[in-house]
Order: sequence, then C-alpha cells, then structure tokens
Amino acid sequence: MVDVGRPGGENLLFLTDEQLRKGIEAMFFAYRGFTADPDRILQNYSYGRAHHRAVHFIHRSPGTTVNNLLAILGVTKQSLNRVLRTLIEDGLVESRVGKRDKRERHLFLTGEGEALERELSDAQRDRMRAAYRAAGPDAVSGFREVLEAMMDPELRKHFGEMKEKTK
Amino acid sequence: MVDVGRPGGENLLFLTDEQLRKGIEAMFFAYRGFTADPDRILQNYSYGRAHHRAVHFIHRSPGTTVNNLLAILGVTKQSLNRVLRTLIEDGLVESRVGKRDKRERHLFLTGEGEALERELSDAQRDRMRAAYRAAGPDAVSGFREVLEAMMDPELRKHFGEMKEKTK
DNA sequence: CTTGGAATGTCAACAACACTGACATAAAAT
DNA sequence: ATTTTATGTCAGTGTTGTTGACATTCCAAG
Repeated sequence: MVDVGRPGGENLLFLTDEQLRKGIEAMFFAYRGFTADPDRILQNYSYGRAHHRAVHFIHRSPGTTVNNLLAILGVTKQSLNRVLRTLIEDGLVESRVGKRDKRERHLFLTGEGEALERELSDAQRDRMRAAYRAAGPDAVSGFREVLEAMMDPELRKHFGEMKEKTK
Repeated sequence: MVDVGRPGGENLLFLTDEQLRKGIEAMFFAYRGFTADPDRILQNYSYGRAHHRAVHFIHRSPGTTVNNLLAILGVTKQSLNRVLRTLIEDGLVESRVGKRDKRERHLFLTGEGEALERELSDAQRDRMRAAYRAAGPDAVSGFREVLEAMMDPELRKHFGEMKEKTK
C-alpha cells in the first residue's frame, strides 16, 4: 500500500526527501484527525486541549503530583495551574495534600472527571481502533516503533509507564 | 518489539484499552518530538508553527492559491492572512495575481523563503530519517498506513499529492 | 533553631494562534 | 445587471502558552 523505498527487509533504507516529506505530512494530517473528535466534545464543556491532557494523565496515574504532571506535559506551572484550577473548581479533579510531604498535591479525578475522561477517550480510542483495524496488526507494531523512535529521549521515559501510588 | 495483541497476520485484532492508550500517548509524545526542532529554529525568526506550515505547503505546491492553502491548513482566512502578510512583508513569500483569474493570488517562496524552508525541513527530515532508520523498513510502511487511516477523509485527499501549475 | 531550598500557588503582563462577525473590493460567472 | 467567488482587512474574543515577581508551606541541613 504505502511504498517506502525498496520493499525488502534489509536495514539500510533508501529514503528520498519525497518519502520523508510524505511522512512529515502524514504526521501533520493524522494528528489533526487524532485530536478532532475530543476537540469537538470539549467545546460543549468550554474546555480545551490542555484540559483534556491534564484529565488524561491524572486518569492514567491517579495521585500524581503537580510536578509529575508538569514534567510530562512540558508546560509551565502557571499554565498548568490555570487549567487545574478550573477543573478543581468545576469538581472534575480533587487535589489532596500529601501525607508524607504536605507541600505536594496529589491529583485525582472525581466521578464527574472520570465521566469526562471516558467520553473523551472513548472517542479517541474509537478513531485509533478504526485506524488499527484498517491498517492491520503488522502495521500497528511498525506505527508504534516509529513513533517511539521519534520522541525526545526525556519524553520517552514518561511513555508506557503506569500506576503511581498515593504515597 | 511493540507487542500488539496477537502477532500473526490475521485481520481481527484484539485491542485492549491499554494498548489503545499507549497508541494515544505515543501520538502525543511523538508529535511533541516531531515539532520540537522546527519550533526551536522558528524562535530565532520570531515566527511560529503557523508560519512553518504555510512555508511548507507553499514549497510543496508552488503557485498554490490562498483558497487551496486554507483548505489544506483548515484555518480561517483571517488566521492564515495574518501569517501570510508577515511572510510577504519579510520577503519570504511572493504573491502574484493570477493570469487566468485575477482574483486569485498565487503564492511562491522567494530565495529567502526557500532557505528558511530548507532549514526547517532539514531538521524535521533528520528526525524522521533517524526514526525510520531505528524502526526499520517494515515499521515505516506500517507507520504510514496507520497514519493514513487516522486522517479525516477530507484531509486525506490533500495528502500525497504534488505539483500545481501556475495556471 | 534557624536558614536554605523545594513544592506549590497566585498575580500581572504579554504573545501566538485560533475563532467570529462585519465589511470592502475586484473580478468571474450567471 | 446581478450574484457569487476570492481575497483582504478591522475589531473583538478565547485558549494556551510564556516571563517575572512574590508568598506560603514545609522538609532538611547546618
């Protein structure tokens, strides 16, 4: 389907600028599709992508601290704080003072927060699942391998982990 | 490397929510890496991602019209116009009145514009090439297939085309 | 116990980039 | 002659990011 240089399994790729350009544009267009569904949903709540990201990572790692979230999201604390404040005010996120270290705030989704997370990730998962199905299993592992190789090394360490104790 | 359900070639995938979540986060982190290098370069010119996108697609399709660009980029004309105006003022883009249809403006990169495009796309291609090499040829075709399946159908039609006459 | 620094929160100002709505102009199409 | 298309522009607004400055709380080291 997608012709990338010579088809064989040899590890020296012949990559023309044209092939790389197509890869670049594929990232651009695919990322647009990837965010389109959640963006539509978020409009109903007058939230934005930043809220989605916060909700996603709090859901993934309940009890994570603000500093953890800052490292993952790669924004300033002021920027994250604005988002977290609205989520907390609206009752989607709960912020608990740390037991061991009372300076830290551990973040959790409330029932309402979990509901929004589910709505957003259902839409995004549907799109991802459809793309996976259309491309087939072999394509999926290739997809993941290339994406992983494209990450910044510092970001890669945040990838794939799960769980996080409340301490 | 990346385990996605059963390895075989059958077309019915077993996709757990956890696997889909990893795909979603891979997109998020990889897109950050994907834009990181150009973003750094653009700071030196006090341009942003929007300028990069405009320059990229004008380079790809010299002589494209404003309306074409609007359809590809999916932004409002006001938003695009702000970017184009600065690029034209700074002498990176030339806007020529159409010969057949004098309402249309055909957009071209000047020498300076081509230079910026090269600087930006060199950086982005380097990263893409490195990721391709690390993942191998089979991964690359899978990568492209999944991305293509993830695009919105209207966007997919802008993908992969080339050339565009000055008319 | 005091001091230094880390974690957090908050205020203000600002910039990039998107949006809507309204309006203007020129030219093609009907 | 009228309508539609392509483009540009002005004004206002919202989200998300940035810096810089400052306050509070609290752990830890001297």
